[in-house]
Amino acid sequence: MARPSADQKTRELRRDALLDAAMKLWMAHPERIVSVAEVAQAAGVAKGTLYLYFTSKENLLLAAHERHVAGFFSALMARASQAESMDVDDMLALTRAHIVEVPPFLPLAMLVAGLLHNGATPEAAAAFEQRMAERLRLAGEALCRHFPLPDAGASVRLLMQSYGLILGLWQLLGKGPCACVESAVADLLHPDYDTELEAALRALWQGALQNKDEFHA
Amino acid sequence: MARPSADQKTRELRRDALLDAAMKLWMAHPERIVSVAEVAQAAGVAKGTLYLYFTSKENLLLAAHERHVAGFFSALMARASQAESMDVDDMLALTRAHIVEVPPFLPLAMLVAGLLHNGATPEAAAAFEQRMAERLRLAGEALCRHFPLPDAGASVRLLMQSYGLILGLWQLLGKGPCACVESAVADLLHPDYDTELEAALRALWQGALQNKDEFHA
Amino acid sequence: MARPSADQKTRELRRDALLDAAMKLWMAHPERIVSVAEVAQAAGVAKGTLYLYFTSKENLLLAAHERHVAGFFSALMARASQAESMDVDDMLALTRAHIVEVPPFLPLAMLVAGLLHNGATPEAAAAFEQRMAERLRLAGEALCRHFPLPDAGASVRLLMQSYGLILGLWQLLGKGPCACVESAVADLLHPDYDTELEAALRALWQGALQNKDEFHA
Amino acid sequence: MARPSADQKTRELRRDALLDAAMKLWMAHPERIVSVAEVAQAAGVAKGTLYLYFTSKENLLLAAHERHVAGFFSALMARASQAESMDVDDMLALTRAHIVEVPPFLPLAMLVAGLLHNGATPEAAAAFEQRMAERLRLAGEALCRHFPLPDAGASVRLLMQSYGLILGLWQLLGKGPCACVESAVADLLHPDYDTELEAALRALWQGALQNKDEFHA
DNA sequence: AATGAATGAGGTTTCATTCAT
DNA sequence: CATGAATGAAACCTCATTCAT
Repeated sequence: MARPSADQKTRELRRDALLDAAMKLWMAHPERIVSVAEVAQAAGVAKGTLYLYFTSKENLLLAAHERHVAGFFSALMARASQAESMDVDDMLALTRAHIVEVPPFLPLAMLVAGLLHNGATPEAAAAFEQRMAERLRLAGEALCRHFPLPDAGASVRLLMQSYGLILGLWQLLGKGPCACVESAVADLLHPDYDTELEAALRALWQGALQNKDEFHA
Repeated sequence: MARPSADQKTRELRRDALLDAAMKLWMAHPERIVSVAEVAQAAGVAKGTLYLYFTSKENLLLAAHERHVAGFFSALMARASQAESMDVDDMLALTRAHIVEVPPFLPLAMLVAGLLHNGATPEAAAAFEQRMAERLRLAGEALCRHFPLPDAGASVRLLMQSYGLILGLWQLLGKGPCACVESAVADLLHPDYDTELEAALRALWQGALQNKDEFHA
Repeated sequence: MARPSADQKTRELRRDALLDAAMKLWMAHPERIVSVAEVAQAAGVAKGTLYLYFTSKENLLLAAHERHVAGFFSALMARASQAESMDVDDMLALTRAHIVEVPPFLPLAMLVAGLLHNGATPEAAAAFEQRMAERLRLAGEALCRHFPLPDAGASVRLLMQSYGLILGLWQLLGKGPCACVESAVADLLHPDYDTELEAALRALWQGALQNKDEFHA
Repeated sequence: MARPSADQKTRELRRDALLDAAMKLWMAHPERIVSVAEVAQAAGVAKGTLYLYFTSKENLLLAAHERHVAGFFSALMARASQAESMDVDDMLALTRAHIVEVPPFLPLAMLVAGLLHNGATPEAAAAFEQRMAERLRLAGEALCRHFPLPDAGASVRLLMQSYGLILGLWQLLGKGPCACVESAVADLLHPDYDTELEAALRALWQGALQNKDEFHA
């Protein structure tokens, strides 16, 4: 009976090892959707074992994605709970450190959005969304205390719009110098994702902070 | 060879029929990725025939996506070429009519982004991006004449940010009343995609038009 | 009514063009079995046209093979009809010039043997074998007059055994320096097809000519 | 991992069952190239299981062919290792028992030669040829001790020529009474494969044994 | 006679998941 | 708990052949 914590820990470790392996493989071959065989092998366990930790491949990917999201929110809450006041640059720094610079974050976010609502068990999906909503709510409340926004709802909305921009621009500009906006347009805009995203987020937040009245409408 | 327009027209029609069938099936079962067999059957042609029109399943999906995009840009250009001046509401209306209210548009856009860069022929992908860049450039120039933006580059950037928002918010709020933002947060924000997107886009455009100087920085 | 010969000639030319194209492609990609589409295109006709000349792909290949065989026998008969007497070296020279040095001859012979007895129409196959038998018979009679063999049957038998050797050794040693007989055995025998075949044929014929009495038993 | 011989044995059995099934089907329908689906079903396993044992259909066929070859060589070595001296009749008997009378041997040998060098993995093909060379070498050495041949190389060469004859004549005369050598030639030679082959092999070996000096040249 | 778009059966291979050990 | 061999449903794509023009 003293063991449960040990076992519990082992379980946790192995779960993480599986998620790590999945992310590593995903990055090694962004073009393919990782296969459970590869993930299990890379994590050093048997294929069947994976199913003791995740009920399906999709749920595994969902869990990996949630770990990313949790990392961002946890950093956000940590920063917000400090006394020192926050500004837009702080938000940008957090975004950069915990989203943009976590390579598998955005590709995986796309995959989860695009393909997940099929294979993921409805319960797993619902639980995930439940937790996301709670995170958003808490973050909204925390940010309220740092930014002159009308209410927590405005914070939440701003967070969502930010995330939308982060995701949407990544789809357009992600993966490098982007042949996507070639030649003719190349000199019309910042051609790389990081720069463009920063400009967009800054505009979004400044707009929201300036026009707080209309914004709520 | 000299066969005039009849054959050309037939070809075009059948190509469209295939794309239509693919979209119809995609909507009927958003959870699955359509199979070529289904598409062909739904279009009333043999499986092999599909491969006379599209070199791979992925290229078929890419073509379907491009048709959507082309529809939006074509409407945008049509409107922009009218003498009557445009405002933000016009942009919102165009977005609604040619993106938000075309059901398969956004899910397909996600799929194309998330899964396509593997199976699509590199040439097809490059050609697609080439055409996208050209469309963006033309649209940027056209919008310049209607909105007080510093230059065509600002237009292009605004379009991209808008598209980013459209896409990113759809991932968060898409598909209905959204269990995603349940209970606790539900009353903190507009819970449906359309409303939230409209608010966000309006804020983005107003911000851009007001702060045109900083925006360019 | 003066045209039939013209038409006949055109037909013949096109038929040959198809066979030529098939052989050319076969040599260009010995690994693949040529497809009718490629053959037709290479011959500059439409796919359907090919079927006006050959009732099936297999019959096309059979015809190509027969052309090779006919080439050899025709050279053999030409030489045999000369007054000048023949010896084993003459046979070797003929073999070299009209079989070994006609690149597609032996690979095609293998294919025809291995795969043809399915797709080729029974009638075509039977007709082919009929003509082969006749060629053999004539050749046997002709060789009788040059070599001191007991009878035409011995000639025919010797021809068949020779052909067997040519074919069988090609399967073992064909296509170059042959990794097949590597290292350890490499120095035990002539490692290339040409040399080995010549030695074997020479031994076979000399044996047959020396032991003509036993040979017939 | 430590699982002793039970699993190993099971694996071996199943592998053999698959090869057996393939040969059985091949004989049942010599006209078609067996499909993996059929083979798997006939062996009583799932299609996917087959791919746990053979990496491709071609490698399966190659393995089946190698089993035949191994059978012949193993019998040859067994006989050669006996004290009792061997003569040509012994060789003929071995050939008959382990090649000619193993129905799928020769057709499969043709197929392997004709079609295999495409689909078979290069590594599998190379390994096969490596093993073949080793078998030839050992057999050559063994035969040296029974037949008055100049050296092991002469043995190897004689084996290859024999195999060439076996294969080549089979292509000409195989599959029954042979419509191939009809009517006119029918009475000129032994019309069936077995007889003709025996005569040819006997002549080949007798020639080699008599003319050992020239033969090596 | 010539065409080539359409056909569609058929083939190989992958891979998420299960379950006996 | 862990294993990994077995499963078997799909999926994609090819290509010999036909036939309306």
